Formats: sequence, structure tokens, C-alpha cells
Amino acid sequence: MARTQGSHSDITGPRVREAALTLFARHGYAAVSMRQIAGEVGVQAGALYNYTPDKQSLLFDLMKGHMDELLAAWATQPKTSNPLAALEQFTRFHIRFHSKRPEAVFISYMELRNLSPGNFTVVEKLRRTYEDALADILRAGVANGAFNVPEPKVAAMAVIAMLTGVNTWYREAGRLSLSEVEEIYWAMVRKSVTA
Amino acid sequence: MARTQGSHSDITGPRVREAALTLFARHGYAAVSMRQIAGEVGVQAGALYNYTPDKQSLLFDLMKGHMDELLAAWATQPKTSNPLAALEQFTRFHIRFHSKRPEAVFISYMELRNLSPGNFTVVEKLRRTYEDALADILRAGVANGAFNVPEPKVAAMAVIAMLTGVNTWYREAGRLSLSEVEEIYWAMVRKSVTA
DNA sequence: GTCTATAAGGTGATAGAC
DNA sequence: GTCTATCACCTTATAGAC
Repeated sequence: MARTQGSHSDITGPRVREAALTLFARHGYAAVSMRQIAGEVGVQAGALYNYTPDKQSLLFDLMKGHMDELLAAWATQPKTSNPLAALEQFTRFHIRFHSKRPEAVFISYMELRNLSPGNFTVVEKLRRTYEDALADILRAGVANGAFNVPEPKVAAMAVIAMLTGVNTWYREAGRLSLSEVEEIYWAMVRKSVTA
Repeated sequence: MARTQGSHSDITGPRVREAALTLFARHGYAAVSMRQIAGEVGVQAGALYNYTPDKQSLLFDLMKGHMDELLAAWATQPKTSNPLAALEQFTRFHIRFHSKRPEAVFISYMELRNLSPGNFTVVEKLRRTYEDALADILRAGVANGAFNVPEPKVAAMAVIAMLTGVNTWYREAGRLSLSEVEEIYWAMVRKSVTA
């Protein structure tokens, strides 16, 4: 892996991001040095600055990229006018999407305080957009009598916290398949908000 | 605050812990230096080592102390044989206890990966004890027909994740009182597991 | 018990050779 | 595009004066 000379711009860039993702998730942003990231990629520390202006940008790009992908993936889901069907879709989508990106999810929840104020504002706005998508589903269900939730935004936070918690214990090699996990959580989410 | 000489063992010890709690919660364990903690207390960095053998012990003491207090407080709650009443008690207890210690809760969830392996094992065992208390309540409710949850341990994780999420958005000065928050979450928890 | 001084080494970021 | 070398500074922890 270690090398002494060479030119690899097209592959090094993604590898820097991957290494940062893995190391930030494992040890935390503040505990990881640029030298560690460089070591994982197989270059010297100075070479990283061809791909990022600084360490902060590396973190911001990972977090903003994750939120952009999340919102883009949610946007491709077929629209449903039935609130109950929409809630089921959101629940299953959230579990499936987050289970595939545990490192990015972990960073996005743990490293918010290490974002510069300006970067924090950007990421926070994207997060709020996602939360509001669920809150709107709940409001529609209240309006048509399917749901009974006095505070849709609070209920949305509660549901998202519950669903994201899957990542703290679910392992692919574990006893339960992801489909079984989906069923368990969907049953709980459905009951928790229905009238 | 700054001083040049003196002897204050009986008050400095707690102040070191308080400063570490506040700073670790705000910036993260890895991002906080012993000099910062000393500065907050009003002593020089070297003086901290009269109160802790090292930085890691400071983190461990905060996290183990928090889990010990949590389990001790839960142990003082009156015993209830009715699973539904026990679940309501757990729900309200969890929200109230955690809302009073946002910094310790934050550290206990965010800094697990910064514990040494041995310290992690200790804290993790205490956490599992707390999770099992809720799982046992759910199993009792399944046994007497009050609840319908196919996987009590998974449901316990789901409920705890939902309840702990309150700390991410609840503020004392906000629109909703803690009692109102308790009602909202208790309604959701109750419905999510009832038959 | 707290201070100052120091050891030993790590930090992010940059300059200039190749 | 990557390297080596470096700047200026910060890190945890300890030793010994007071």
C-alpha cells in the first residue's frame, strides 16, 4: 500500500473520503489526525491537501453528502396520498437506507458539534427538511382521522429517534433479518400514532 | 478565578468533575485538553493530577457515575406488578431523570468509543442492566396479555431510543412543559406495545 | 495542594523539490 | 500529484520547588 512517488488523482480522492469516513466513525473526528487518514490511504499527510482544503471540509463533505443522498433517495420514493401507506413507506425506507450506511449515519449524529457554525447551519437545515417530511405525513393522517397525535413534529422526532436506534444494535450477521426488523418497527410505529 | 498558590482539595475535586462534564459534553472528550479543564477550574494543568490519575479516568468516572445514579434511582421506584403501570412508571421516570442531566446523558451516549476496552465493558454492562429492566416489564406484559411485542429486547431498545431522543430537542424554556412531553411520549409508548 | 518547568511526542497546514 | 521537511503550536503526564 505504501508508495514513494506517483500520480493517482482519480482514485486517491474517493479513497481519502472513504478513509475519513471509516476513521471518523470509529474514533471520532477530533481523535483522528490527518496523518492517520493519509496512512490509511497510503500517502503522506501533505498529499491530502490536494483533495480537501482542510480537515473541517472533509467532515462537512461527508455529512452534507450523507444528508443530500438521504433526501435524494427519499425524493425518488413513489408518492402516496394515503397517510398510513406513506408512514409505512417512510418507516421501511428509513430503516433500509440507514442500515446500509452505518458509518455515515453514526458520523451525522455524533459529529454535529464538530462542525463550524456555518457548516452546522447547512447540515441542520437538511436534517430539518427530512424531519418535516415525516411530520407532514403525520399531519395528513391527523387531518383524515387515521392518526391521533397531538404534536406532529414531536411525534416525528420520536419516530425518527426510534428508527435510527436500529443502527445501535442491528448487525447483518445477527439473529434477525432486516425484513424482520422492519416488521417489528413498523408494527410499533403504526400503533404508536394510530387513532 | 485565577490564583497563584493555595490549598483547596475539598472543593477542587468536585469542580474538576463538573468542568470535565461541561466541556466533554460541549466539545467532546478528544477535543478537550487537560489545560482547558484546568482553566475552567482556575488551576494549572498539573494540579488536576491530584484528583485523577489521567484523562481517561475522568471520562470513566463521569460515565460510570451516571449509570450508577440511573440504576440507583430506578431501584428506588416503587415496585408494581401490573405491567402497564410499570411501563408508564418506566417511561415517566426515564424522561424525568434524563431531562435533569442532559450533559451526563449526552456524554454517556457519545463517548462510549473513547472508553478504554476495560472501562467500556463496565459501562456497557450497566447499560444492559437498565435495558433489561424494561425488557422484563415488556415480557411480563406479553405473559399476561396486556402487550403484543414479538421481540421484547428489540422493543425495549426501540422505546429507550425514542425516550432518550427527547434530550435532543426538549428545552425547559420551550413551548411544551416536561409534563406535556411526558404525556405525549407515554401515549405513544403505550400504544406501540399494547395488544 | 498547587505551582513552574519540562519531557517526549503529536497536531494541522504549508513550501518547494521532483 | 506526491514527496520530504518544516513551522508554530498543542498534547498528556511528570518532577521538584514552595
